[in-house]
Amino acid sequence: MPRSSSPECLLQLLQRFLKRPNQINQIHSRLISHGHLLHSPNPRSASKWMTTLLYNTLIRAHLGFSQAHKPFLLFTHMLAHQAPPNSHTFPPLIKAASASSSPNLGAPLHTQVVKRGVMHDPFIQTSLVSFYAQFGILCDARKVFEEIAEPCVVAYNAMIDGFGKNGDMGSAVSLFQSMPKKDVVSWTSVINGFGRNGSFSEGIQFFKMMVHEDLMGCFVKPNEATYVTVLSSCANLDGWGSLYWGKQIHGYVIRKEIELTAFLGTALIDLYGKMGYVSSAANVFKKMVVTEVCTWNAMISALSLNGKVREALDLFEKMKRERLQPTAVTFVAVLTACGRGKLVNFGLELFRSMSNDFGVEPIMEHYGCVVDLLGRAGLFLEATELIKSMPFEPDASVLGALLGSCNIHGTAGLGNEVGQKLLELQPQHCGRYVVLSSINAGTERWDRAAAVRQAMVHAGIRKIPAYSVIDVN
DNA sequence: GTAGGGTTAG
Repeated sequence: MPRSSSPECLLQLLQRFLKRPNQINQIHSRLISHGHLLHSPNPRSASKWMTTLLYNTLIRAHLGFSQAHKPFLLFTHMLAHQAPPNSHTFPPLIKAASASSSPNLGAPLHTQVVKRGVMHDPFIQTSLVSFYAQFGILCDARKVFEEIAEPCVVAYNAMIDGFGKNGDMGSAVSLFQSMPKKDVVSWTSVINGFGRNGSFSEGIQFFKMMVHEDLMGCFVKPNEATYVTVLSSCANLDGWGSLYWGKQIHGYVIRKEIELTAFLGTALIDLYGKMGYVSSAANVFKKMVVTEVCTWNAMISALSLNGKVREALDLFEKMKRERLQPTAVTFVAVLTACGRGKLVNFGLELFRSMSNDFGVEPIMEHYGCVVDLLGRAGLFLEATELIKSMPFEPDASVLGALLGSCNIHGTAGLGNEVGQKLLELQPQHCGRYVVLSSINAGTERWDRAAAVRQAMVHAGIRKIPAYSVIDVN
């Protein structure tokens, strides 16, 4: 089949199968075996610009595959075979560098960009802005952005997101306001930035403004990302507003007949689960056509957070039957359920199996769940042993789980020891003082209880009043 | 000559 081996034909195939590793690898080997990726004077082989085009497409095709180094490897092959990189070569490379764990690849790439004279390409500039912002190098992100003569909306959006990622919402908002034309990503990036920085109600305000622009004739329609972002702000908002706004937005989604995608459904399940409305969460879950692991994670969490232990574990079993691969989040949810249900042995067994059978290495949160599980059951020796055996230093969440158990069981000795450590770690956390004081009061050590309350006042902390929710119908 | 950049889930 000589026709299907021509560079033009293989290029078309590459473009068609961009997101499919197996096909890409097959086409890649075919390109290699036909010598299309080598620079050669043979007129029958690919011309120089065709070779560059093939490499560019291959690099892009390898973005997001499991072998994250592949784009860079291809780039070095490209250089070695005298296929000159052009402005199209760099955006995917910079994106791959953004997805890597360190900013180290930024400097050589930026240098290549300058050397090849393509620094003024708008696509490259935007990629560099988001690269620098991704790694917290906000000054360089800004510098690149400011050198753009007339930034288009995408460049603005990258910079807004960059400000949001680095906690500078002031700059994000003023840049947003200065934009000549805003699109849905501009709005979503601001809302997302507020959410990322814990300013949930500001994010919701922005969403309200967005849908209100309707009246002013410059309406920008929210998309899936917008809804997911604002719903997650609702889910994280404290107090009554949370459910109110969440329901408003859910109502809006229903009225506008917006498709219940995996992302959107998951955000709704998460919202209702956190609000204590398990049945609403379950309704959303039932209505969904497309689900992802995250959807199941959110539903299992919703059940376990609301004490539906049996249902949570059943759903976990169902998830495995559907051949979905549990993630770290899944195990947090399932271990939490075990804690609620006092299923000590089952929980420990699960904890052991997560790395053995599912290849999920326990992180801090999993240890927190198991410490909670052991502590609630009064197994303090086992809990402290587990903490000692951890491959990293326990953080406040793990110690907090132990402290909570000491409170339940009136274990004052250990409680005071753990509590002291915690107050050093989180001197501003009112709950820690309250629990520690309660442990001492419970064992009638009033002097200590008073001393802890005193220390709390001294640290300038006031207890935030608690509230509870009752689901009527 | 052709392709490419920004937002979303516990």
